[in-house]
Amino acid sequence: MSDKKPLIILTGPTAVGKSALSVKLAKAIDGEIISADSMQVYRHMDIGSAKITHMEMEGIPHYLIDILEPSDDFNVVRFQTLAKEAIQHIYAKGKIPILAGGTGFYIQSVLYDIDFTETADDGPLREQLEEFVRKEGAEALFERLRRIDAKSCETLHPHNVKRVIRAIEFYEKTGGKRISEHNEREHGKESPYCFLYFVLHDERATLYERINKRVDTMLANGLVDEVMRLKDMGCDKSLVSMQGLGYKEILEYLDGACSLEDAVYRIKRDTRHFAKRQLTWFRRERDVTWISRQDFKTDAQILAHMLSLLSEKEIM
RNA sequence: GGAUGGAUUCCCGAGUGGCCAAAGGGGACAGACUGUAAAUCUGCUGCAAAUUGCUUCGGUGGUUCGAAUCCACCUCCAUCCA
Repeated sequence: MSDKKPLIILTGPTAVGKSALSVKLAKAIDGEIISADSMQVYRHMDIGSAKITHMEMEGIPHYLIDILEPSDDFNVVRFQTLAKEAIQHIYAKGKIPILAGGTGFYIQSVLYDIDFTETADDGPLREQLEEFVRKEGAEALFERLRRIDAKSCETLHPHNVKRVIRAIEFYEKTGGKRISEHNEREHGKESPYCFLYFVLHDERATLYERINKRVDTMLANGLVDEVMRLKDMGCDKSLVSMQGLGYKEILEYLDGACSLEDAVYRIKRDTRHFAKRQLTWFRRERDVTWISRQDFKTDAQILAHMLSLLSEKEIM
């Protein structure tokens, strides 16, 4: 028996059916759920984020859902802090935390307790760098990075401006430390938890079909109205929350930039792309337990399988 | 029945005698990712025994050293005239 505390992760690409399964799992093992989702944290964003409803929670406590206003910023660090608090809270109740959601990066930040504290808040520096890119171009920015952190330049692509900015920012904010070195150090970290990392997946064609259908359902359920309300609240594309799939596209439609048909087409396509990226992420994660939907007839069978793996690992 | 325009690789679409396996875009597929991650970025896309060979640009035949590009006929589509 490990002296590490237990942590269960249940993830997978969007629309595989994580939420329903996570509730079943929580009920089976007396666990509580922490959402690892970058969009469900926001209030007033229910339809487009496919947020679990109060009914669907079936009495299982859920953390990190509906805790922010759409105008609030959210990022990994904030997620990590809140998730860790939630985990402690759940332990204190003598229950098992289940991290459920599709944001791989967020999961990683908690699972391996990645250190983000070295850098302070964003400040005028980021704007300065963004301005520099606008004037001098991405390549010039990349050259600036090369002068202070050549190693980062080996892995970063010059066009990936956000990352290049972050790398420079890191150097400046930490008084000369290189993000490439930081990354290397954090990379091999061992998890402080006794965990099982489930990745639920399905055949690509099936998954894509589910995605397409789910988008249609969102529309039928009033996605356009939801976005209209957000727009009335003053939300615009500059917000982190409005970068969510389904929101940015409908916003464009409401602004008259495209037809509804076109917006819907793009939501579906981009959601499929997103699912693919999630899969790529999970494939790269170590110590992952893949659960293939095709191998089981029902969620109950999947649950039974998960439970047996959990007891094998003495998590419960 | 007549006139004109068109048919290009999964899709859209450029190419009008060699530098064309064929621009560009989309999709598909693959990958990166350590403070915006539902974001951001990259690669790849005819086949193969793969620094070369083979098949491909509606069909068939022809001109030419050489054709997706020129000619003839045919098929289909679009518009117009009857």
